[in-house]
Amino acid sequence: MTTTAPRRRASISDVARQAKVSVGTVSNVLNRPDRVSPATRERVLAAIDDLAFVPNGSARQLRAGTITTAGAIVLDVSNPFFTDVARGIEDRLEEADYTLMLASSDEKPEREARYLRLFEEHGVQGVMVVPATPDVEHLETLRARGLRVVLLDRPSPVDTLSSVAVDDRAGAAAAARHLVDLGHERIAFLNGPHTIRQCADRSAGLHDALVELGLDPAEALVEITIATLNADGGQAGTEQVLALAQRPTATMCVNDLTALGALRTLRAADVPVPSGMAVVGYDDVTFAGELATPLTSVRQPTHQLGHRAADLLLDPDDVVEQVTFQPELVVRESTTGVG
Amino acid sequence: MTTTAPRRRASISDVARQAKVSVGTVSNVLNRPDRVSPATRERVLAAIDDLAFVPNGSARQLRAGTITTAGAIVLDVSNPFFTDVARGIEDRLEEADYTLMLASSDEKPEREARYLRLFEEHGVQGVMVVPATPDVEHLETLRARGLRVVLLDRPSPVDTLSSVAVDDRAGAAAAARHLVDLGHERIAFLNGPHTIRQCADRSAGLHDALVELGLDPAEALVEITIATLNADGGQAGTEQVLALAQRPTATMCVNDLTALGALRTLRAADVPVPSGMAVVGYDDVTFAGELATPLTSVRQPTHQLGHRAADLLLDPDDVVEQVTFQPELVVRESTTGVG
DNA sequence: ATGAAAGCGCTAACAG
DNA sequence: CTGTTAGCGCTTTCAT
Repeated sequence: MTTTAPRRRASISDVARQAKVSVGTVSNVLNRPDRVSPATRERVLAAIDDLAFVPNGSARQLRAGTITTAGAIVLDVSNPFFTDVARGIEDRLEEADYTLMLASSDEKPEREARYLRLFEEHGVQGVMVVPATPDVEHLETLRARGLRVVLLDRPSPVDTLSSVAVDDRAGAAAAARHLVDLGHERIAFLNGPHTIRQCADRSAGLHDALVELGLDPAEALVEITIATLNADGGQAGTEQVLALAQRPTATMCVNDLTALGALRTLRAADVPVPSGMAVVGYDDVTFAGELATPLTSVRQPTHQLGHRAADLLLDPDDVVEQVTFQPELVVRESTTGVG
Repeated sequence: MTTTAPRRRASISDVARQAKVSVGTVSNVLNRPDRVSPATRERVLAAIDDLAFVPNGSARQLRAGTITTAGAIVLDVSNPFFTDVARGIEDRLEEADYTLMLASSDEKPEREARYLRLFEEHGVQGVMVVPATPDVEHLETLRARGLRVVLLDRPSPVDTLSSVAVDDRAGAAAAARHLVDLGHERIAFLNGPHTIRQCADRSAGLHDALVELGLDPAEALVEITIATLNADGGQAGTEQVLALAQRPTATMCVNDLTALGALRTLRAADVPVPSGMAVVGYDDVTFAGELATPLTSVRQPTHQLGHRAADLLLDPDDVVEQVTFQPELVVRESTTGVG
């Protein structure tokens, strides 16, 4: 018998009865203590303590309508890029004494929808989401119903939705230019499905740069679609690259986790980096510079991204704004070699 | 004028009016569609659609009492160890069609308390928490009020609370034995405050092993307390270690993020690893084996940890159980050198 | 300073 | 099969 039978939670009227006051007074003690005489206040507080009373948030909210909570949905909580963004959000929300509910859609639209619904049902102030689909109609609907919506890591395709993003085309283009400058004429791109906007944009950026430099993307670029945007995906993708008849001399990865898998696979196959295969990542996560072969990567202002998103969410005037940050290529040995 | 004035959310009675039925019927089509004739059901559904009606979760919950949502509070969402655990939780919860609300306490008891309160107020089924304090009385209180509580990464000190943990003493002891085997007689330990249980336990494990091997911890061990358990903390700690009069020959880090900072600092100071300083991490995160100097680290079954925690949370019999997993030392070059 | 009472949106009896 | 109604726990006028 290790469990105490959990008796019903004490309610405000239990407290009122015990303190011999009305429920209104208990409510006042809770919300406007100064409207209550010290003596009764003490009595009520004692009763609250005695009964281990915790106000029922649902009831409170049902009356109040909204709460100081915001929701965020990212594609994958175990991807450092997203968690750094989440930190940025949290830090900004904390300033305003808001709390963050974080969830991950796992890139699945159904999961995204489910969390969205959960958040809405519970009356969050607003929601920041990295959409799992190119389509954002469901988010516009949400917005029309009065929820604050901020698209994360994705420029809004419509002017009714705020967004905070990084210019992915520019980031990928910078990486491509860097590789071509280095003499690479055949580049593999380990990318996710184009239904994920970052993936589509980075692909487009690569194309842009190649064309601009006078190369034919159809020849110079081999895009390989991987199922999961993590180290396992990178490994699988790299195995495919290595099996290619005309092997590329450089591999661009859609993120650093993927690059990690690529690096691992290349090492296992005894392909030297960068002489046998140059590798570029994306995100410049904490460990990128500390790897066996320090990774050239596209740095994104993750923390700022989250911070700004929360800023928009909290904006008193509810302005709608599309913010775009510029990424920055960080060159390291995985493309330039030692020295 | 980009913003549509967000009019009041439609309620069930708005739907009822529009569909010319009673609220009870609307509720029925929502919850027991078969109790309603197809014709009226259609009419109600149309009205729901028309008004973009979303049931108010607070009201529903106020009636129902509880929801299929669980909360988790970890110390830091941007630490891969915790996010891997979170993934394990999510994966298990999803099987049961539950949703996860994730929050991070940032090691601050006030933040932990705030989220706990938020979760409780919103009637979550239960909560999984990596406690920010050694004291768990507040969690017992929660439990007594009927919430499921599972301690994460921390054995329960009381038999009324379930817990899922990894034997930290054993993990740290294994690392220490490895170091002593290698001939190290003076070891620095970059650790967090002992108020965090993992930190206290790992310190104890180190002591245990040293004593067992005939060394005097007072001489062989220099414990340095770092403020933040991440790369920055590791950097600051390592700077202190390097300034020590009698410099240790090995540094044990409380986690891999800290080790990352240590490695970075050693490199900047031109101290070779492991010949000038051996380094051991903890957690064996994804990138540990891929670093410039692959990191010897203590592997924990993170995903399992989360999975099992969620298992206990969902247990139909509400059993109370303390689960302990064993960690495993993964030896790499940061202690043994090349080859 | 305190109490009484209405009502937030919903579900679950209970009638019909 | 559908309507009516009593609360769930709380906040908030409005009286006193």
